[in-house]
Amino acid sequence: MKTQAIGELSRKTGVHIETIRYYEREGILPTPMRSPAGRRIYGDEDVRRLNFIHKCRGLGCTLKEINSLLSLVDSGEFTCKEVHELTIHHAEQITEKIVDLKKMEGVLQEMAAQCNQGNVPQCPIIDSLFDA
Amino acid sequence: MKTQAIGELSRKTGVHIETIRYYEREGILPTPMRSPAGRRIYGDEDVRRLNFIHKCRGLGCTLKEINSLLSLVDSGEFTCKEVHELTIHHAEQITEKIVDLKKMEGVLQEMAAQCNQGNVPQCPIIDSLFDA
DNA sequence: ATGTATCCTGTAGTTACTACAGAAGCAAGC
DNA sequence: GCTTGCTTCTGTAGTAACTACAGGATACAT
Repeated sequence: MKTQAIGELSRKTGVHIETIRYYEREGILPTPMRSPAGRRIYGDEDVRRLNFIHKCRGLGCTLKEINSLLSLVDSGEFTCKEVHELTIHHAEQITEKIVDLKKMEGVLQEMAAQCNQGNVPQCPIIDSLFDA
Repeated sequence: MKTQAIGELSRKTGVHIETIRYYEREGILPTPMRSPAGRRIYGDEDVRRLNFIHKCRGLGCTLKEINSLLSLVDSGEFTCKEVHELTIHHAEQITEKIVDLKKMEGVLQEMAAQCNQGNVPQCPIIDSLFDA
């Protein structure tokens, strides 16, 4: 069970085959070895790396951010402190996004509350959206 | 001050010129009249409509959603109740997004808390991301 | 007449994928 | 040995909502 084709890598990590090939094109996954017939062959290290990428994506990191992080890790020239800073920075960005979304939520709920839900085409929601 | 060129419409609404032309291509803004030299001419109704679009975008609506809403309004065949339902539905989607982001925030903060911030390349954040 | 601000069309780039089309390989059953 | 069906291959185009040019025409002030 040392090597595997792209399908098994996909099943193990939950990342679509086409996404794996896309990551390869983008240079986030290394170009794998090929079988005599030209099929991609992956090892356990690829599983680990792809899991890492998948988790980071799930945490809202962009591929660019993941690439920086992986370059750092690949070079071995990173400190726990640096990673901590990156993590905190990312967490702050997410917090900002939450604040924005909560504002939207509030506005929408307020608009909905002012609506009489009548059966006529007169709606304070529409009116408020058209006003400058 | 009845009509205006695209630049003034842009200034009044805060929507980029190129975005206005994009909205036209997408059929969200009607194709405007043209001056003899072929320049777009807009009226007050366009200002109102673009403001509407801009506000909806600011509330996180997709162009598709906005288009549906505008078609409804254009046809005059909408009721306050329908708009209320759309609004509530959209608000719920935003609430879901907030929940997801809060989860992410929590995970990131937890990871950061476990970090000793040392100057060596041994970091629980990186480790936890590589684990399956 | 000249400068500069505005406008035009058309195309390509962005992000992170997803969805084919058309060809080839691989494994199993008959 | 052949067929069937699954997997994989490359390459291209589509998605959302813009943004950023290139290269040319027009409008207006001096």
